[in-house]
Amino acid sequence: MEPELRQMRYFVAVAERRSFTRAAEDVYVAQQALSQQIKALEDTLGVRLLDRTSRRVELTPAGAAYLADCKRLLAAAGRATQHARAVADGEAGTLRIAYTVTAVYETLPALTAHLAARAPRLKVETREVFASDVCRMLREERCDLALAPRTGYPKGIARRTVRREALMAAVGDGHPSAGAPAVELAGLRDETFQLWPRDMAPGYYDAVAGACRAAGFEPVLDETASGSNAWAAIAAGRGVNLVVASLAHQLPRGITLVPLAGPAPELRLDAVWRAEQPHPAVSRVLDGCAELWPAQQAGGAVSARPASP
Amino acid sequence: MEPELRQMRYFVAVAERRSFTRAAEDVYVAQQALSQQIKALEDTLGVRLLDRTSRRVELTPAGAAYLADCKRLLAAAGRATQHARAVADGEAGTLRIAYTVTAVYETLPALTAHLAARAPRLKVETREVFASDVCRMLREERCDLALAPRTGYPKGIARRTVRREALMAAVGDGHPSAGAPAVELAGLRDETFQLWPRDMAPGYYDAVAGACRAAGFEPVLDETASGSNAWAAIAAGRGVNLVVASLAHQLPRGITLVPLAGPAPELRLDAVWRAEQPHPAVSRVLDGCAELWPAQQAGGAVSARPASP
DNA sequence: ACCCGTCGACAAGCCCGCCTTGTCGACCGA
DNA sequence: TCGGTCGACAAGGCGGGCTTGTCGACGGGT
Repeated sequence: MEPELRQMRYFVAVAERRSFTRAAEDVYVAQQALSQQIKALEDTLGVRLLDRTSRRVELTPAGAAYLADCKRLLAAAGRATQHARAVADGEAGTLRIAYTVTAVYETLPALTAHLAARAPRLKVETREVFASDVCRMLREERCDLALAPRTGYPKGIARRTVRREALMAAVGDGHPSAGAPAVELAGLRDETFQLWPRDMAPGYYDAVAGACRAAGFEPVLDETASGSNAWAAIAAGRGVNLVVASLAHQLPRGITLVPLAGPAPELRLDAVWRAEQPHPAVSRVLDGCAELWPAQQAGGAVSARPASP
Repeated sequence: MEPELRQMRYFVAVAERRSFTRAAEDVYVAQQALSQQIKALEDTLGVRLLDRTSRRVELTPAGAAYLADCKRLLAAAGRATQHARAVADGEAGTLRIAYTVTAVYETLPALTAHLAARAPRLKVETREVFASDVCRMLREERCDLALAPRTGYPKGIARRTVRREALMAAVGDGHPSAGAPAVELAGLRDETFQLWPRDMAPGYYDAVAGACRAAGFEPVLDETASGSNAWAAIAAGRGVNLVVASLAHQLPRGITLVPLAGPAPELRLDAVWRAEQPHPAVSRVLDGCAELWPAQQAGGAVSARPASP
């Protein structure tokens, strides 16, 4: 037989009160039960822990050593319980957030700062991904939550819009509209759009292409566009794009942002997670987003909340 | 109810095999018992540890955190058991040795070095005491073992001679016998002996006074003698004393040791310990002494061995 | 599409082991 | 010497853990 925590609890009680009778009151059992269990513990250890000289009881050297270990073990067991509960409540543990580049300029830093303040024991790991990888990352348990432009997901993946950002025109510094206070989107109908292919960033693609169609034209794409390559092309005067306003925080060299005239088209940023077994901290993240960006979330919620356990 | 180590063992088994059925084989119970105990564990924690999707079982984030804690706890419990056994066997733990100054020149260093080699996990704490304090130190659990010149002890204290050392004459460098190859003890009958009062060091006193009486005279004492004060007096030519040969390792300035002519009187060094609840390492110490100083111990053993537990 | 194999949960009963009550022997103080 | 206290021993009851038996669900194979 192996030692059990209950026996350790009994042993600690006896050792600290130096009495079976008094310890029995502490742990709410009869004195005889303590005698039995301590004896059983000593038998499994093969070690005498207490010297019973009728009248008083004293620790043997081995008992003193084991007592210290028992206290540590019991304390550690209690902490483990508390920690498990904290992780289940989303207050502790590790939350792995994947994000697309769109979120990096403002949304992700604001969110991580908010979480660090509200749930300091929650460790947040972040990783930049392509929007096309979000679904797989979640399914394969390689992340717990993603931030990506709004798009559709298969069953088993839930999403909720946490923030809406105005889209602006990104043009080269030498572009005719570069200095203008605003630009008509329709006026860009003849430009080449440095937009990633739809299968790499469907949400972003739909937002931009949708805005163009609403303005009455189908955007002409540069199929070679990708990442910083696209910025270089725009800076060099080869095309334009629509980007989130928060790009201003990390504006690439040679690029100018120009507001769009009229009602600005938006990009909706979604939080995305596993519908089945959501990470416990997901609901905390959603709460945090609701605080950070209130009244931006009414539209587009597919799942109001991850199911409570 | 509180979590028990048995439940943790079950949980670890299930988590590592990712299967109730397979884990059941590992821990030699039926699968249903595992389901029950894991459920009970989850109930006491108030936390779901495993996600059962019929076909496979997966850890929740809280379960993963708790699993790590459980492994640590189980390992620590095993170490605690081993450590308690080691302490009970005298291989580990702390042994507090009190010694009189007589032992410090050779006996104690040899013994601690031997123990450090034979029982490296046993921490030895040493403290110099007066022989008159040995009994009280042991009774009050302020030390576990003492090294002191042979003398009698009340019931409850056991002793065994571990070493015999030749006594030599300690004289001032300017003493007539200082250069001699040997000196007759009877020739020192008119000297003042710088010997501590009997109630401070009975064993040592009896050894020296007994040697003098065997040589045919009663030593004249300097009642003010004590510690380094005695050395200073001898160095200044005011008296002599008989000392153990190993004093040569730390010979005080101005003192010369001269062998005694004829069969040299001895000082017997005893190991002394509580007869009732001896420290488990005491028997190892006695074994060590028997190895270090064989055939010096036949005489004077009051207790052949501390009672085995 | 159907069936079968596998897996975990549910149900009921047994049995071990933990706790209880009752008692004794030992030690200590009065 | 006697009473009080403390821990160990003994016997019995009861609760809980384990077992057997069964079901529903999911997946893969034909």
